Formats: sequence, C-alpha cells, structure tokens
Amino acid sequence: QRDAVVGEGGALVLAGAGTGKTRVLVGRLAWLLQNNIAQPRNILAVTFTNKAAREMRQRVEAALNRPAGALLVGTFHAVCHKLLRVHHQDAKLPRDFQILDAQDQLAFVRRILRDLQVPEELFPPAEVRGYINAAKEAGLRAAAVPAEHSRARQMADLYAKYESAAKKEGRVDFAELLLAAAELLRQNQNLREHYAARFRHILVDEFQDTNRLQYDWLKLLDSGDNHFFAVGDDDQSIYGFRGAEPGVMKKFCADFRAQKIVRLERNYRSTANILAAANGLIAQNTARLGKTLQAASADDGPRVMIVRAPRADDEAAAAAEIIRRKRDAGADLNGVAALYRTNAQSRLLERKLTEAGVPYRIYGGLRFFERMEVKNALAYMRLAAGDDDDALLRAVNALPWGIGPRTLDALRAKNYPGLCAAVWDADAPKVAGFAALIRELRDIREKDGLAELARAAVEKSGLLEYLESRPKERERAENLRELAAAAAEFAREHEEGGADAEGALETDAVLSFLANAALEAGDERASGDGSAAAVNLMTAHSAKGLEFDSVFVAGLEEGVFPHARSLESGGAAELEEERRLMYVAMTRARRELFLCFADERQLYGGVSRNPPSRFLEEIPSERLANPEALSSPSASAAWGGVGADGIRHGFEVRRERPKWDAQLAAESGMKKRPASASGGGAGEKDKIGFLRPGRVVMHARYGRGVVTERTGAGAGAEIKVAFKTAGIRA
DNA sequence: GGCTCTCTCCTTTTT
DNA sequence: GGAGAGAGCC
Repeated sequence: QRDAVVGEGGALVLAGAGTGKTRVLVGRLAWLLQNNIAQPRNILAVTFTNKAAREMRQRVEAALNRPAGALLVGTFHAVCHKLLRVHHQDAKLPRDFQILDAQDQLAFVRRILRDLQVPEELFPPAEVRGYINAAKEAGLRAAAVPAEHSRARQMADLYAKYESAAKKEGRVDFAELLLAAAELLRQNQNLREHYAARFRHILVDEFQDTNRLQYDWLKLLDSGDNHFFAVGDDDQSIYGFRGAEPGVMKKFCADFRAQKIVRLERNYRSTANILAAANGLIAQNTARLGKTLQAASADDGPRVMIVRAPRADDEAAAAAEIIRRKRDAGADLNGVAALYRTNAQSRLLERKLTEAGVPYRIYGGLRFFERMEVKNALAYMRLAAGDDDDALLRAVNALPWGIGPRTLDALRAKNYPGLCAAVWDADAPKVAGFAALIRELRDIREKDGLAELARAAVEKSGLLEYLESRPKERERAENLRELAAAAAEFAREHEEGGADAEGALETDAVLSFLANAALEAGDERASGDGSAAAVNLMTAHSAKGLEFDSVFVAGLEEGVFPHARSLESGGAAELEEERRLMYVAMTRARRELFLCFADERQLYGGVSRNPPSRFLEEIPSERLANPEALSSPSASAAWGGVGADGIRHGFEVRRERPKWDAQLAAESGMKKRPASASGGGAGEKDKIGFLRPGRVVMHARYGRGVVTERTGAGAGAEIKVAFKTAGIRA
C-alpha cells in the first residue's frame, strides 16, 4: 500500500479484493496534499458511484483534518455535467439543459418513434435506446456509426433523429454527458489545455469498469506531463455487459505513461480458506493480468460449506435456518448476506426468512427519485422550469385530468412546435385547467423558489390528495412528502453552499435540484427497517465493494449461476465474466462462506433440474468442508460443518427426492399431453414449446444438456442446448 | 377516459 | 411465476 501511495509519477495499482484499495486512494490524495505536491484544485479523482465519491472526500478530509475545498471528486458523469454547465455555450447546449435518466430516455425514445410513426414491434424502444447508448459509449455519433446492413442503417437513422431532437429540446442523456464533454475538449484546444494543465494529478477508481468513452475522455486530459493514477482489479470486472472494456487495464501503462505497476495481493478481509477457494476459482480464467490473494490473517478459518438441497425452497429454508441459529447464538445479522445471480431469486429467501422469523433487508429496488410518484411530481416541477413535452405527458397521465390519447392527438393535430405550446393555447376547459395549474407553478417558482415549488408540485397539483384518498397508496403519499422535504433541504444547502470550485456556476436551485435528481437517484433503497439488525439480500453485482462476516451464495446451478445467457454463445468471454462475478461474491466473506444449490427449482414457471454449477467444481476441494455433497446427487440433504461461531450446524431437509427417471417420464408425458393437438405439426409445436431455456433435456448421443435458447415458434422453432461434453448444439 | 383482463417475456446495473 | 404492456369493456 505504501509503495502505491508514495511517489510522484503515474501508476497502475492492481488491487485485489479486500487489499485496501480505497485506503490507497485516500492515502494517495492525502499524501499529495500533505506534502504540498499538489494543491486541491490540481487534483481530479474520478469514481463510478456517488457513494464512492462521497466516501472518498470524507475520508480524505478526515485524514487531513480539514476541508479539501477545491479538490474535485466525483463520478465521470458528475464531473462531465459540471464541465458542460460551466461551458454550455462552447458545448452548444442551452443553459438549462435537462438530464435524462434511464427512464426519461426510454420515454423520449418512445415519443420519437411515435412521431416518426415507427412501429414499436419492429423497433422496440428499449433496443433502440440500447443501441444509442452503446454507440455513444463507444464514442460514436450517428454519422460515424457503421451501418452495413439495412437494420443497422435504420438504427443509425433513428439515432440521428434522436440526436437532433435531443439537441433541439436540450436533452442530455447519461452517455451524452460524457460524449458531449469529450467533444467539448476535443473541439476547444484552449479548454483542453486549460484543464489538462490544471489537473496535475488524475486518480481513477474501479478502472476495470471504464468504457471506451471514459477512457478517451481521460486521454483528453493528458497534458503530456501530468500524472495518472489508476486503481482497479481485472478479476472484478463484472460490467462488460454495459460497455466496460476489459482491455483497458492492459493498455493503461503505455497510454498514460505510468511508470510503475503495484500489485496489492495481501488481503485483509477474508480467511485463508476463503481466499484459496476464490483463488482456485479465478485461476480458471485465461484473460487476466494475474494476481493471487494472500491472507493477512494467520487463521485459516472454517472451510467453505456446501449447502445442497433437493429443491430450491429447501435451499432457501436451509439458509434461513442456519441464519436463524446464528442469530440465536448471538451473531449480528447485519454481518450476514445472502447473494444471488438474479433479483427474482430473492423471493424464496424472503419467504423462508420470514417463516424463520429472521428480519432482512433487500437492496436493489427502485431508488427514491426513480419511483413513479416521485417522477410524477418531478414532471410537474420540470414543467414549471420550462416547456418539456415528456414531462407534460407524464404529468397529464399522473392524475385523472380528463386528458387522454384522443385529446392529445387533437392537440398534436394543431401543428404547434410542440405539445406544450399547443396546451398553453388550448381553450378546451380540461386542457385549460391543466395549463392554469402549470402557470401557477411557474409563478411560484419565480416568486418563491425551489422549496415552495416542490410543495406546490406535490400539493397544488393534486398528487398528494389523490394518493392520500387511497388507503393502499399511503407509502407513495409519504414519498411525496419526503420529496418536498428533500427539496426544502436542498434549497437550504444551495443557498448556503452557493459557489463551488468553479465559482457560482449554477445559480438556479430548481435546475440544480432536477439535475441532481437524475444524476444521483438517491441511496439504493433497502426495503424494510433501515436501522434494525437484518440479513442483507442482494445480487452479486450489488455486493461489489461490500463485506460481511458470513456470506451465502444461492442458486449455484448451471443455468442460474452461471446464467444460461452466458452459456448460449459458447464464447469464453461471457462465462469468464460470470466466473469473475462468482469470485466477487465469494470474496465478500470475511469468515464464513456457504455455497448453496438445489437439485431442482422452478424456473420460468416450469420445473428445472440443473447440475451443480461448474464453479463449485473449480474450487479446490480441500477448502470445502463437505466436498462429498457435490458428488452425491442422491444425498437427502447434505450439508454440515462447524461455523465460525464454533457451533456445529446440522439441518436436515426431509423430503422425498423425485427420482430422475420418474421426472423424465413425467416430462415426456407432458409432451404428448394436449388433447387438442392433432397431427404432427401441432404435436411438434407443443413439444418445442415445452423446451424452454433453463430446461434440462436428455439427448440420445450427447446425454444431458441444458436448453439455452429458443428461436421462432411452432414447427419452425429451433432450440440450442448446452451439453457438458459436446458443447452447444442447435 | 379509466379499469381489468389476457398475452408475452424473461440477467446483471450506475450514471 | 409474475411483471408489464396492450386490448377490451364499462
């Protein structure tokens, strides 16, 4: 750690899980400042999440024992946003440009498709949005996008239309923040030189998650003699699916003149058994820089425990029961986590934890500013801030104004430059009533400012009253009050804080608040009681960066974890990402790790029997407390072992396990079942309809396999099956 | 115009 | 199995 922190030049720090990555970054910042190597305004520290940015600033200030003032710490997006606000003219953006969050962007795409009369079945809005984002994240404008075949050309065309509409209406989506900021620097030599000279030290956290656009943006800040300091772990790169480029770690040293590579391999978190298990697993990946974690602690700790159950609900019950016993033995539930591959898996765990009387909290729901009622109220605020057709549509739909599709079509037919313009001019009483409210909100915004506007958007709009009149909507009503309170708090801070590093750059509290709502959607909403002791339930992705005394990883079956999608292509890249995800999950554990799976589970509404995850077999068996559980498929309920608490856990799952043969027979019976099916064609259809992804099938030659994909329907349908020995077969 | 019923589709997620 | 979207009914 010390080696990484000290030294003026650039560096790449390969920081394994639990090796003190944040400590190094904070140490580095403090070292630069304490030794007067750099002034706060000469440092830029970039993170991927707001939480990480907040934490870093706090810890630096704690280390320095004074405020860090002009030190710029923020997410890529927040920093780019700031840049664009300050230089909105050079960036050719209106002063009051609006940020679209993922939801807003989708609505915007939908509206554009509608206006162009492009049928959504042919061009699903989500796909169009994904295409646009992927292009932007690769740094490409519509004109530069490759379009060899006709669909690609059509997509590029939609992208171009989206681009011009967004420009015209002053909309900036998340990727656009980065792309526009990169273009701003690229096209303004002076600005580029100014910032490259100003930021003598640029630090980047979670470097392995950097996408092409972010990488290019960083490169634009290279003055030729400033210092780049990147921290990351290629083994924890789990965001390839959203554009993170795996190769960036390798390219960094050459591209950013880094003089040294520091490997942090001493792990201060987990016991030796857990680390050896995780090391063994990740060693199966080929594309890595190479790194082996070593335990700092002398204690091997308990071995990794396998929990095998006949069915998924038994698996969940076993985990719940073990956790219950831990709690009864005095363990702190906050130190326990159950991790899974997909959100849907939480349901069973929730049910069984409830039955066992164990409190839990779930991470990963909608965040505060993403909730429907909050977005609705924000729409009224956006309308108060200026014409905004998407906000208008949302506001009108949020309450029974009596303004539906027909009225809207009539308004559109009037050929005003936008819906808003048509609304202000309309004399139909219902529309005029709505327009009057918006005028009133605009008035309040002018005269009374953010806090009052938010209150009016919640109360005068009728939103609060509407929700309060419905007993089921009490929580939503509460959220609206919370929104008004949050706006009041924001207004207060805005007034006090005022100028930031760039001087008074955003004088308008309302615009600032709206931008903030999009950029920082609020803390990840943990359901349930926030303060009381509770087990933590989340996806393996969400768990990155966290640690727990005891970790359960659930659903370790082929097709679940690794996910069937990653097995489809047969390509190694997706599977390696799944393996890294498993590695992340395992390395969250400090002392105890339980790896759970079931022989049978309900998947997509049908029964699936999937073999144990290959990842289990890739763990060195001497690190497992009960490796025999893997090889004995008929074991009734094999798990056991001594917990870190020294208590021998024993838990029997008593259930008659359905026989493999009987199961197959039942399934083949289903194939013939539909009485209405007459003739080969219909029979074929029924058969293939039954072969859904996740399903285990038997093949005469290749043996057992898992259906990974189905295309088409009826007699022409095809399936792909992943076989253990024969690979993927169509 | 608003509510209820049926059909479809199924990772992961930060900004 | 269950959420979200679109169609159909009052």
